[in-house]
Amino acid sequence: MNVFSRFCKEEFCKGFFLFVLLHTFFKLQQHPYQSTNKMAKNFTTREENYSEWYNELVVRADLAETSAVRGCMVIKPYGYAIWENMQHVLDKMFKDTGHQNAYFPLFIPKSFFSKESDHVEGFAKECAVVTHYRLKANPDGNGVCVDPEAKLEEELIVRPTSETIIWNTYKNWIRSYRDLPILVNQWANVVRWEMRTRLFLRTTEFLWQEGHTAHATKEEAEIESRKMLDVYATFAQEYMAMPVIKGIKTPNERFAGAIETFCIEAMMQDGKALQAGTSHFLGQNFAKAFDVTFLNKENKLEYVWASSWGVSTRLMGALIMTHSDDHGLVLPPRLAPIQVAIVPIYKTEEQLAQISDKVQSIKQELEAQGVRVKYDDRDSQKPGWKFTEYEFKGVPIRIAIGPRDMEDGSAEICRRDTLEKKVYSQTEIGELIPKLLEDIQKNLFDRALQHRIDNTISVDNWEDFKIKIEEGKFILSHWDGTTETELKIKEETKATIRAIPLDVKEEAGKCIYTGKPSKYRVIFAKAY
RNA sequence: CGAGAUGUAGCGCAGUUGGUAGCGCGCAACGUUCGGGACGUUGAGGCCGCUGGUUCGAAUCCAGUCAUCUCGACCA
Repeated sequence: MNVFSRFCKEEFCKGFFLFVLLHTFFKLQQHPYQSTNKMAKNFTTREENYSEWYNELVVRADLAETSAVRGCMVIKPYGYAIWENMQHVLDKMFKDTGHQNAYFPLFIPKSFFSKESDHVEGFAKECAVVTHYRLKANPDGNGVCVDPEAKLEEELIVRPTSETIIWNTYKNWIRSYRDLPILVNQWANVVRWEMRTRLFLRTTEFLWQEGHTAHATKEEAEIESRKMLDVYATFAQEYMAMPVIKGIKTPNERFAGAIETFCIEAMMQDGKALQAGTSHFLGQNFAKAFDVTFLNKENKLEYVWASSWGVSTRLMGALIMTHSDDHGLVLPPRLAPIQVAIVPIYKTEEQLAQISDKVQSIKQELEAQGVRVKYDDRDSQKPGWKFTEYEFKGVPIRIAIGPRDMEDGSAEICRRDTLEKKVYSQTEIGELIPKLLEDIQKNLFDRALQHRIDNTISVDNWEDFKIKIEEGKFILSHWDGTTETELKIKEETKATIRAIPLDVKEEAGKCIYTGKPSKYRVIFAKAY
């Protein structure tokens, strides 16, 4: 036999000691986050295949799944709960800035689209069209078919966005400057027949809010669109813990029908950019297209000034791609449906009863402070299973309480962002948790910001530019200001100008591509 | 819409020259377990994407079609 077994036979005690050491070492090697966690072990494709990792995460964290309907998705209860939290916060922010909610029709007559030429051009290629209003039994007796006799005189378009129908309605609402401003928001679903879809990021149907405002002056409309951009940026940074760059879109990337498009751009973990929200200054384009005029204070007829702004369920995708790791979703506490999950560890009914009793008082203490707590005393799953489950779902804090803790009056607390575990006294939990939640919220933001800083560089050389774009960086470079150059760069590198930052510094330089003079740097990146 | 790949159990996959449908995980029951996705025994679960063709016979061959994924074009 080998040296080891002979050693054990001859010196059993020492051998046994060694065995314990080896066993302990082996246990340590089997760190739960590595090898014993089967799911987590298989879930490490983030580096190799980011999109595969993303899709799997969305499904495994129980957020959503692809539907049998082309390019559509089913948002599952847990995913929807996060969206509801987002909605709730945003809705309050809109109301705090003087807006009201309303609702406009899903169907838009085709003719409305022909009124604003840029707008049609932008959306015509991706519209779902309703042509008939009735089905009938198939002549061959199998199922149903579209009744050809029920053809609509004018086709209806399922809204890809509501500017047209809303401006057609505003026409009837506005006569005088006294009717202005109109500050309306709508929570709705829209349909865009995209060629390629991706859960949350680009689905055929998606949920969003769209604000549509009408103003008496250009300045007021401009201020409104800037103000709402700030609202979005605040929401992204303070609630989603996602740092964003506020900027202006180039004419090429501008919303169809807008004079100026403002955006917030975020960097995902693979270095790609994601447009997380937009706000548009529409000038008088839609007012002119729909003939919306008002009498101003000087009794002169004038076209109305407009803005529109929106964020969608795409924010869910942004949230996922900003924070998640190879153990699953990581949610910022302010948006997490469950902020604290408590898992009991027990063998007997008596132990469970004892633990449950203790947990109830902890839970009440936390809930009194507004913390969203879930006590998971299901007997159908074991503790280890629950740990992994809540990790996958991104629950910010997990508390485990077992017999050992009951003896010591302690509890094990694990934070999701760092996966760090610590034992605390049960009496300090009530005070600790709210602080810890804030700490996690802050840490997530700092971490994401650091990631963006680390992956943002200034480049002045075309060869470097091509290399760095491939590496997935945000690149600050000079640009000669022409759409022509922008398109050529896109063609050669797939990089687009994500934004001209609002806080851009004047700096003389030469265009990265043409060498023509430029006044400031813009942000180039590959985008979703 | 272009190029490529894939559709077989809830999920991941195997299925040989065309001959009665398989594995792993999961699921259910029972027992032992319960401090990081436990183990054993038994069991349930299939219009082999859909339509048509070839054949005595098709998951397998052919044609069409639909869907999904990756890469383009498009886009929040």
